[in-house]
Amino acid sequence: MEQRIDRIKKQLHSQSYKLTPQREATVRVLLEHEKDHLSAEDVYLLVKEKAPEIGLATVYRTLELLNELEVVDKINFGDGVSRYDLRKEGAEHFHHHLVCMECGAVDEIQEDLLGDVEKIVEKEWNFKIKDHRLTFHGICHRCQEKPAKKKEKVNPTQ
Amino acid sequence: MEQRIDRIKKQLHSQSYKLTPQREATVRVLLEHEKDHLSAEDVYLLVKEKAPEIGLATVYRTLELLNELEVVDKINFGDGVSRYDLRKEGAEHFHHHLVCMECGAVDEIQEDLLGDVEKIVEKEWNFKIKDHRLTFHGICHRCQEKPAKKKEKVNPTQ
DNA sequence: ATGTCTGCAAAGTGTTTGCAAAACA
DNA sequence: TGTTTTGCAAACACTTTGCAGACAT
Repeated sequence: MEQRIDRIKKQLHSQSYKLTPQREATVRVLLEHEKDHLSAEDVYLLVKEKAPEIGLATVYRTLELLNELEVVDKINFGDGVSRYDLRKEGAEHFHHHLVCMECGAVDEIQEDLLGDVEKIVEKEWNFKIKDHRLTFHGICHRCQEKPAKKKEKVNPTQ
Repeated sequence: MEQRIDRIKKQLHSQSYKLTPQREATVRVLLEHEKDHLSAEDVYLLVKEKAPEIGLATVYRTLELLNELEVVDKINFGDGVSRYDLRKEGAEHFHHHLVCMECGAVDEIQEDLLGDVEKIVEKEWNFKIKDHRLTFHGICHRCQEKPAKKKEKVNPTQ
């Protein structure tokens, strides 16, 4: 935890940004919720618990900054909100997501399953791949077990 | 063209919706711009050329309806706008996209490259896949040929 | 007549920006 | 001191909604 903060601090400094208390609080929230896919508002509310004086705009600006530094990835599951996902250190490929259409849960797949596909795309389409986004929409293992109850359909809207 | 309109008409009727002139004009615009990835506003402006009295809200409502009927797919490349992509008839899998970070062009891959990957995900993660979204961000073949000139970086922001 | 659909304007939502004050180097 | 960062409020961009009138069956 502290080491990761430290590394992010250095990364900021290397571009002459500062790790202000507000930014640190934001980063901490992200670290403590690595598994969730928080929206800016979510982050704001969580940061506010520790540092009530922070403003929403600051959170947005911090998240934007972290996105530029590639500390976080900004993702969008099509529900109209941007979510922010901490990059695994050293991960050169963005991980994949499983979005449950029943309960809305978002699980992550850390393994890179696209190696072969990317080779094909680079060769056949002559496209130099820098990054990818892969999301599956379907029913998660938890909901498959549950006896199907009345469900509000969640559209794979994105 | 006329056949496709006709089929969409039947699909609407089967759910007791009507293919009103406004809806038809909207569908025609989509058919005429199948390769583009139009935003609601884009569609609105194009429809307006033929049917100037149409309202933006109607276009939104029509696109929403077409999305529910799975005539179009609503997609989001992370630039804050929803785009609408006509489904290929009979295509059960959503096609993939190549987004160029240099010129912003969006190309499509119709082939389904994810068959094997989906098998793995269904088995290993016990996730019942209904749909997927796969987008590659990188440099398109056109920009690779161009002598690299001053480029505005387009973030894989989504 | 009954219900669907439309256009307009207003409201909503998530995000960004302008600015003066505060913090920092 | 000069630069960066912050909080607030206002501005923004895209999308949705309420409603009265138009249309269709």
